[in-house]
Amino acid sequence: MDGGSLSIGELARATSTKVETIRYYERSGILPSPPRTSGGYRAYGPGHLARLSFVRRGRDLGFSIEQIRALLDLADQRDRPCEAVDAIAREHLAEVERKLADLGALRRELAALIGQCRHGTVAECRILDALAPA
Amino acid sequence: MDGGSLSIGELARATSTKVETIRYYERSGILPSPPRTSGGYRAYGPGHLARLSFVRRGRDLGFSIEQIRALLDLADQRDRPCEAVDAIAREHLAEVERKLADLGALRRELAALIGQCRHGTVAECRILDALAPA
DNA sequence: GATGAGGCCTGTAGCGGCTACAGGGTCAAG
DNA sequence: CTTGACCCTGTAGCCGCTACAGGCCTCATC
Repeated sequence: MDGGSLSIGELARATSTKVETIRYYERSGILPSPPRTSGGYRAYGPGHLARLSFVRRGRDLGFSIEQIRALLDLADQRDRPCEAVDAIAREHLAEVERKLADLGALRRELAALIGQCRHGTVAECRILDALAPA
Repeated sequence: MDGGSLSIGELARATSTKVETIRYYERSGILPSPPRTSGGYRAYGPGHLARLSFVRRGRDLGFSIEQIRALLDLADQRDRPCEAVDAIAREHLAEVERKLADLGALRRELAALIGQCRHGTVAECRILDALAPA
């Protein structure tokens, strides 16, 4: 690929993203369609690299595609206050904390279940008992 | 519906499940197809109620449909040892613990991010900085 | 210039676990 | 006999990818 621009495979390697995922991001509108070479290959510039890196970090932090889209939109309005950014991050944190609480409760329940196993036959299995109707 | 048998709506209410979900469970083979009335309505018996309750509790505990299917199969082999049951539960617990660890790390990262917010303009937003490429 | 390997292209379908229709049939109360 | 609540099938959508199939492009090598 010519100077400065990246093929989809190169962009994929540069961002630890699969090629199919990049095309999916393009389809879903979060990564703009790049120009094409004469042969029809996508040719990405540094802007695409930066944007995809942003998306990947956001995904690693658990933000949804929609949230990332909103963050990217906000990032373009450089002299507005950053409260909206803060709000998205806080909402996501709250969601993470809800999931943590749920999973913690789940772990306790599962551990209690497993602790009751007497390693006998299925007929007297307490794990199955706990699942069977009361 | 006649004595002892339940319509799909009644079964749904009895198990806090949506009607569509019950039909989905039947399609996916985890709940057996019930007999039908002359008008073509599903007519569920106590066995179905018990089985669906089991499935629901399993789902509430985070087991996958496949795991629940395996547990149900095991539950039928009453004089085999219950090690396989134990193994499924332990594996699920391990998975839950992995997710807990991941979410905990995520929470720390997000909290750090949010703690850096200086409530200025978008241009100087540290949350966006943290997402933007290095 | 032919060939072959490895990339790239589009389009479509699948994952899990539901959920939500549309467009009909059934049934019991009044 | 009508009304309205229920039920039926079939299909499509959600999220965030992932995995093909069946081709085209490019480049190095002979």
